[in-house]
Amino acid sequence: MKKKVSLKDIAQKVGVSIALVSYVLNNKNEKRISKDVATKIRETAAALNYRANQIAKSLKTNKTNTIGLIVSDIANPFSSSLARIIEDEADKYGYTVIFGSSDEDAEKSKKLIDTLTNRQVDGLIIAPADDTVEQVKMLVQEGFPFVLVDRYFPEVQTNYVALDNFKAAQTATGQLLHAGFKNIGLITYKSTLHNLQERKTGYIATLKAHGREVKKHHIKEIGYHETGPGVEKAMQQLLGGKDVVDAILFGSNILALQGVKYINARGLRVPENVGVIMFDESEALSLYSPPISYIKQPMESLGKTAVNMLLESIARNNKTSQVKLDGELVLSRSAVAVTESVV
Amino acid sequence: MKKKVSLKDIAQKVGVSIALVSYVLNNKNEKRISKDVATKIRETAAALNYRANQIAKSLKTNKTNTIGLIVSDIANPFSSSLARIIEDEADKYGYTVIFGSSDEDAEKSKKLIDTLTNRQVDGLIIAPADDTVEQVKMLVQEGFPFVLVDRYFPEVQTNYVALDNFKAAQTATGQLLHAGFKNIGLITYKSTLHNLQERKTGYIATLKAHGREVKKHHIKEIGYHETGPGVEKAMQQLLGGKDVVDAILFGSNILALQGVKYINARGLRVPENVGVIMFDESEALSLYSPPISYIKQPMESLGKTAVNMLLESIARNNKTSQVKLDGELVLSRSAVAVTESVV
DNA sequence: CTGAAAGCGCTTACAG
DNA sequence: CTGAAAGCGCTTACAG
Repeated sequence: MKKKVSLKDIAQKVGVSIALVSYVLNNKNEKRISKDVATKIRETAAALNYRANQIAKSLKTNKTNTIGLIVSDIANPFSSSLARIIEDEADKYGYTVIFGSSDEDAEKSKKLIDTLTNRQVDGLIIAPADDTVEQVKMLVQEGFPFVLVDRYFPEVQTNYVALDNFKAAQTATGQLLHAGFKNIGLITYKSTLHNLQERKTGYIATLKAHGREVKKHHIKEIGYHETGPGVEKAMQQLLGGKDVVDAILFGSNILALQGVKYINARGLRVPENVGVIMFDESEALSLYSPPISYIKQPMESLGKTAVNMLLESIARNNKTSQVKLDGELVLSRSAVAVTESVV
Repeated sequence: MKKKVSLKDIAQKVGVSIALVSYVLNNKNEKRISKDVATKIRETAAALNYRANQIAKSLKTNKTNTIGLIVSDIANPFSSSLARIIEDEADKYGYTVIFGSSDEDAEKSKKLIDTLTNRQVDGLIIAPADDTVEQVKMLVQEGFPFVLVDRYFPEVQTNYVALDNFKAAQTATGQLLHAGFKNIGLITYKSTLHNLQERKTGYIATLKAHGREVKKHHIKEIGYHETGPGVEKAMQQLLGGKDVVDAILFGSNILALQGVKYINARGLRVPENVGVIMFDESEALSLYSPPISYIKQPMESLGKTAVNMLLESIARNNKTSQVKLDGELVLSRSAVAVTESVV
């Protein structure tokens, strides 16, 4: 590879000190520098195709203008669309982003936090995995700038932006009740993650508020790594047995997709046999008829808020902000009483 | 933020030189160092929770152990699943990845190459956008390590890994002919990108090889940013008019999704009214019946090969490799004569 | 208006 | 076995 041109090269060519070159190329102390030298420096910098070495700059300034992003899996549409928004927002402020996938694994998460901080990212945006509270507490203790996104730990005081999952579950469950469904089941993830818990508590609270009985056997929690067989079994139980369900709230699009596959295979129909609402949009269900109602996450705000919070936190490290955003119920026929007509 | 602990801190605490600390922490010159000091150094490093400053290390060694990845849009499933594979493969060798989305825009691409190289990435993996040949040539000229992925420019000698699009188009078109379709249309992107061109030339070559007439009005090329209306119009023309088509090869999953939407809206059926094969898998079509046949890209190999090529190129900058990988035709009822039965 | 110099946190010949 | 020193490419008080 060709040798890189440095400030020194320019300084020598122009016959001036390195300091001066640095000043003009960074537009500092402008008034104090003669126009002639300034333009000459700029010209030869351009001629030599000078590109500042960010590494050297970073070592000196202790700033890398880099954000570390830890998601569960960048290949997952939720993560990648969030990543894209974060990328664009960060770029506005001259930041680039390094990413890593934790696979919902605490150990990988730890390793990622280590590598990213070793690389001196200025801050971290993290969608924390299960069992990573300790890592987050550590970050707090070190005073390292970071913001949690999508998920957070209520017991530790940090910056975060997340969907108001409780409220969203209330909305979804409420709609199902309003539509006249009598026996609403829940299929969600088995997780200690607070955001997931709130999807459950929101569902339960709403049933109670409407004087409905909350039935344990109508709540199914599926492990991350067994969504296929897990959902199938759950569906069998919810739709088989004696105390059958007439609507299901799915805690995620992935769970819903599995559920719909089962519904198809069994030759059942939505919403005639079973009403459906899910969390998150699903490409995979985009052609399904009827369209499946869902809680739409405010991705744009989620990503932008995360970046802005982080930049504030990097700038002056004094306060923490907690933001809960409202989801939007995108209602379609899947969650409407059969006599009503929507979409 | 707490002050970071440096080699100096450890050296002082142990009462030894910085050099020595550096050596033992990097496991260099092991035999030459007394076990006692070594263990003592390691212990206090652990006690102080020392984390090497990669920036300082990089400045000295001129290596950042960072790969820059430029895709068209990280939110696009093709890009993000590739990104994930690259992430994992890079991680095996201690590399992390910084990404950026070019949006198929040459200017953004240029800007990304600049920022990433300024940040001293050791190499670049690029899915080059239209009209970026000059940028790629520049990189070649500078001797900067990089590999093109998914796309490449036949006229410039670079490392690349890509699907053999010509062959894949041959396979797809051949299957359609074999299944007995008489009038096969093509809907693809309007682009000068060689990989896209090959999807067209492979289609044309196969028709010719089978003695079929190649009809210009059966080849529709759609702009990137008008896939919705573009495909609709194309479908109208292919399925309307007098010289109607009985099968369509779609140059991408996105185009196919639009096409299938049109087919649905018109109340047509696959494959009875129109046979279909598309390039790339589609989540959005996963529930569609019948399943749509597609050319499956070898994502795993694509990503891994890209990383390995890049690392070789970084290690010794002498040769370039070109790899074309075969796609796999995942055949289902959408592209089979109505009398045959598959899936 | 301009330059010499220190220093960011490391690595690595070199000398002892 | 160990240390002093130079240097990676910058920035930035400080002195003139």
